[in-house]
Amino acid sequence: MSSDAVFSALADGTRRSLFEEVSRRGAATPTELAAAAPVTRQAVTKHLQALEGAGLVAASREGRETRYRPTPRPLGDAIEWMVAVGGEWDERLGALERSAARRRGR
Amino acid sequence: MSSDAVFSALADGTRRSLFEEVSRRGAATPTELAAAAPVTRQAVTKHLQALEGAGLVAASREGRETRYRPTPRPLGDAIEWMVAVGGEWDERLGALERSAARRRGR
DNA sequence: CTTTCGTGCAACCATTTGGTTGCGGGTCGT
DNA sequence: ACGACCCGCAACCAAATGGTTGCACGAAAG
Repeated sequence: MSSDAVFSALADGTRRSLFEEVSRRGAATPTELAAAAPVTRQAVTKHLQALEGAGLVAASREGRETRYRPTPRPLGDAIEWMVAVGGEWDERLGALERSAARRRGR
Repeated sequence: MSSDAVFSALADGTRRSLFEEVSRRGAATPTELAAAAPVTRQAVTKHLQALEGAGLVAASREGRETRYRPTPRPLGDAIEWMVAVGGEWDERLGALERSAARRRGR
């Protein structure tokens, strides 16, 4: 199970911002991202490699630049884990949950 | 938004196991959990405090023991963030969010 | 061919983190 | 009252982490 890599990758704020930015643009290079980030290009590269290790982005070399694209499947796995754990909780406290979670609208 | 604390809390494998165990039991004390964990009671306590800081569990002192119960509401927030980032280009995440929301609401 | 641009790699540094041991204090049973 | 139990705090340690600078290499532009 690589949910460890996914949650670890998402644990850092800078890395989440980077992931958001890649997702927003659809694809981006380290240098592009570094221009809009408060850290150096090398730091951005490290973060992208961490995200790649978690399977959240994929790199493809195009000429002299490296293009990163989002590959969000691990997000689904992480969500499934959360729902599974929340499910355990529901089994124990289902009745209590109905009264407590009412504040969450919709 | 303290999604930073939530993802950080979930980044550690031991901590995830602890959170799973608390959710499974409905409530547990540090000593109970330490008996089934590969680390000392003090380490378990630290992890529980991290989970508490992320709002994933709540502590209540009962006599000479401290009882921790799961409060997984932050999981919903984390799921919402993931869907917001990845939902645009992956419709499968949208489906997961709908099923997760059904579990929470209503 | 020479220059410039985008990368990756390596060394290095400060801080955080997960873990331990030791100790003192409140709470329960006898 | 006394001993056993559960707990939190503090000090300490090794390893991981996020960040930097410097450099060398391949690709594109002049």
